[in-house]
Amino acid sequence: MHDEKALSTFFSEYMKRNPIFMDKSALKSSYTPDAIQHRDEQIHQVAQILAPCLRFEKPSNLFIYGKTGTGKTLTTKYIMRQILDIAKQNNIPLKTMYINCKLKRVADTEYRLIAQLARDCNLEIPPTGLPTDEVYKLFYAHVDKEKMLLVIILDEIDQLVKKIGDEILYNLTRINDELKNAQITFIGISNDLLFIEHLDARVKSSLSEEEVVFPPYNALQLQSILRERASRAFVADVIGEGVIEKCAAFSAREHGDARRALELMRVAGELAERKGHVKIELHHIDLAQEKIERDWIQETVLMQPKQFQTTLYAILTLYQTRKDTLFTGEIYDLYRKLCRQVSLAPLTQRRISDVIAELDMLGIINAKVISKGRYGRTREITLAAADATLQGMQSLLEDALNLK
DNA sequence: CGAGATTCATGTGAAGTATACCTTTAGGCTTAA
DNA sequence: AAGCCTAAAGGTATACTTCACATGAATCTCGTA
Repeated sequence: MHDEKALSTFFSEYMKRNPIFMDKSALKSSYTPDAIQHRDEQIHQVAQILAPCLRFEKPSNLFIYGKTGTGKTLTTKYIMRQILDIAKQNNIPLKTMYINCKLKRVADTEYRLIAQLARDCNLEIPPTGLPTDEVYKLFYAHVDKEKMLLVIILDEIDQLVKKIGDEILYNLTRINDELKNAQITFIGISNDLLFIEHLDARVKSSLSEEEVVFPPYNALQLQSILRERASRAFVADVIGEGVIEKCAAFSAREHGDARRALELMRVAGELAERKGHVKIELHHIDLAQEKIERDWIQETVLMQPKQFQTTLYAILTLYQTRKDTLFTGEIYDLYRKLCRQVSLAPLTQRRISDVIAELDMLGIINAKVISKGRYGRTREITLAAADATLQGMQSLLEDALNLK
């Protein structure tokens, strides 16, 4: 039982505590700093490629590569913002659009991608029903109403192409031929460095007129980025000895992902603050690491359709009873049983095979096709996350599916 | 003993189906002249 | 007669199913040393 007094004591205690954060947003991934560190070369290249905008000439299409968290999106948005500013001052009609192609049910098919672009122009596009060309036409018509330059940023485009093939890129580059007034420049952002190699030659030459590569940050660079942001985000002297170094090291190991490093910092700070500690210490980072993993999994899992959740639950349950690699067949059997319990129409094994592949793509499970010789071939499924995380995921799914 | 055939359990591609949603069109009803 | 509403017809995207064939190494078979 909570009485009024206890609550008010809590609040007054809370007020007395020294805050740790000054401006938490500086550590969020949406934050765009005034200056970007260690990307001088890339900024210079990208700026040079996009600069023709300011003379109202269409810049070349651009392709940007780099692992996650190497500043691709940040740099691109940063430069675009500057260019937009200057363009505005000089009355140059320039617009940009940003689309993340990975987002499920937003831009993960050709139709949905164009539809999303068209919606960005305030056009009403239904989720299904229209022919794809029709949406293209609506989009052209809107864009082509006046003379202008349009820069479309397609983030994580490798994911989309992996899923539905490269024809879409061909269609996109063809848009310019249809336009009389406006001109479109595409900026493709890819995490996969080999991506362009697998493309059709025509697409390759037209979409990738220019290329810029973003190398990963090393531990030292991560440290200086962290220090810079931390000085904005935190009150002075709340960061314990070696904390920054540890965050940097953690992320440097994961191919120099700055986004991760910053998130780690932020969550560590939040945890410290919630516990009423005055300083962020090393152990907060370990806790933060776990929390981030848990939160990510929770968010991802809950976003999935019921069928995916059920499949995943089957995998988890099997894994609990037998900590070993699992195979498609046994998962499917259990899945069917679960479907009856949850009163869900079971999908065919063919479909579940694809579902498992998608769960693998999401990074929730690891699945690999192997041949067991005489005993057929199957997917070999393993789970990488810590046991505690798996437990959490399982009970989460029990709730979501209304089991037990 | 070893090369080649066999086998199993499922992967994978293509084509078909169900569903949800779209536009167009034609008919019927209302309304105003 | 013109205008408006509605329902049917015809079309699309997506998620899923059905069908049929592809895989690939452990195991089996059989000829040979």
